Amino acid sequence: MDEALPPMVDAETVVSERPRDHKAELRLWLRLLTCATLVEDEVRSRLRNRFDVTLPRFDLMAQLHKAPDGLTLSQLSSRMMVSNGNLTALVERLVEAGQIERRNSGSDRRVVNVVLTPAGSAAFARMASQHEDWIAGFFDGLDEAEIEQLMVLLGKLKASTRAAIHPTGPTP
Amino acid sequence: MDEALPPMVDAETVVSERPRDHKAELRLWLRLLTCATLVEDEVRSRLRNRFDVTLPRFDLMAQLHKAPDGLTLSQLSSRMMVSNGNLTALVERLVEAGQIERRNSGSDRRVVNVVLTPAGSAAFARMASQHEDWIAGFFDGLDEAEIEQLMVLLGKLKASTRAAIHPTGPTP
DNA sequence: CTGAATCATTTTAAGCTTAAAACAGTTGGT
DNA sequence: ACCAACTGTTTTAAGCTTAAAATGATTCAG
Repeated sequence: MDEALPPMVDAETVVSERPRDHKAELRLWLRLLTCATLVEDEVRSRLRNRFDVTLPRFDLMAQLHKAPDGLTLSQLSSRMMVSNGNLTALVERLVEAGQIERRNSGSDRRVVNVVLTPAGSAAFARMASQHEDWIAGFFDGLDEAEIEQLMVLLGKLKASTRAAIHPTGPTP
Repeated sequence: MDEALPPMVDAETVVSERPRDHKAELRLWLRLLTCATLVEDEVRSRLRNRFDVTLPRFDLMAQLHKAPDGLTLSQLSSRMMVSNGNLTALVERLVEAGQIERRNSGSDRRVVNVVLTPAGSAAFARMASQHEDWIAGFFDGLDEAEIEQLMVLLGKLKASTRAAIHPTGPTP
């Protein structure tokens, strides 16, 4: 059918005049998701098999490790990008396991602070070192420059996505 | 202790002699995960609010859309990268909703084939078009060249990760 | 000081997810 | 034909996840 079009319009123009499809972006998104899933699933599996710990628990402990003075549940849910209600049970299980400790805030009785116990801190240090090596292994096919390029491009994507999600209305 | 070392060794050398840390890879992984989570959570939320459908259901329908002749449960679980047992309930709910149909394979009585119903196909087409626009919106801050670069770099990462996960032992 | 709005957390209901075990059907070697 | 190994699916138990509603605590304008 397209062969019958007058040859005045070249392929370039046809493309630019279409309502515009976004197949390239879609394929890129699927590839990004594939990479994330591959790595995440393998990390989950290794954490379970070698340390008998789940990925969400590891993530929570990682956040506490980065914040030695502890975090509130709200801070945790925001940094882990999970819902608030999620944390109640997760924290409960880690407390039972002796890895973390709940502390009531002195000033605000609504607030619950959470801190790693010494045992939790030691357990996390052991796991984190392995974890870092695993990640390095997954990225082994990329050289330093490529890692840097990816870092920059994903930085742009992060900003672009945030902008699309939280549109700043025109300030009148 | 290290301060007692003779000053023959400069910082550069010290770095290269360390067991090697992999902070750059780790930070890149966290950034990649952040991007994936940002996009995925927003897509999940829009699918729920605008089409009253969950992301896993959308994903399953997308796979069936790409395979008009239908897929077995094993094919689905492998393409969606989720566990086998996961699909049983997911398929059941979509069948109840009239979006898909189960068909027993003629040749192998173990196999269950799944196909979109006409209603499911129409519903998916409606959603997919919006979905594609949402994704394009998230990538709006990147130009064509950057999208292409990301595609290439993530292709490398995918290959590298697969290699790390399924090591091909030395063939003796 | 009081009540409305806000905030931090918990609860609830539904659904998703996995790993591992169980089941059922098929295949290949003898 | 037989049985062992394998394959495709389902079941089970435990845990994760979300959205939405509920609870309890704080803040602040009036």
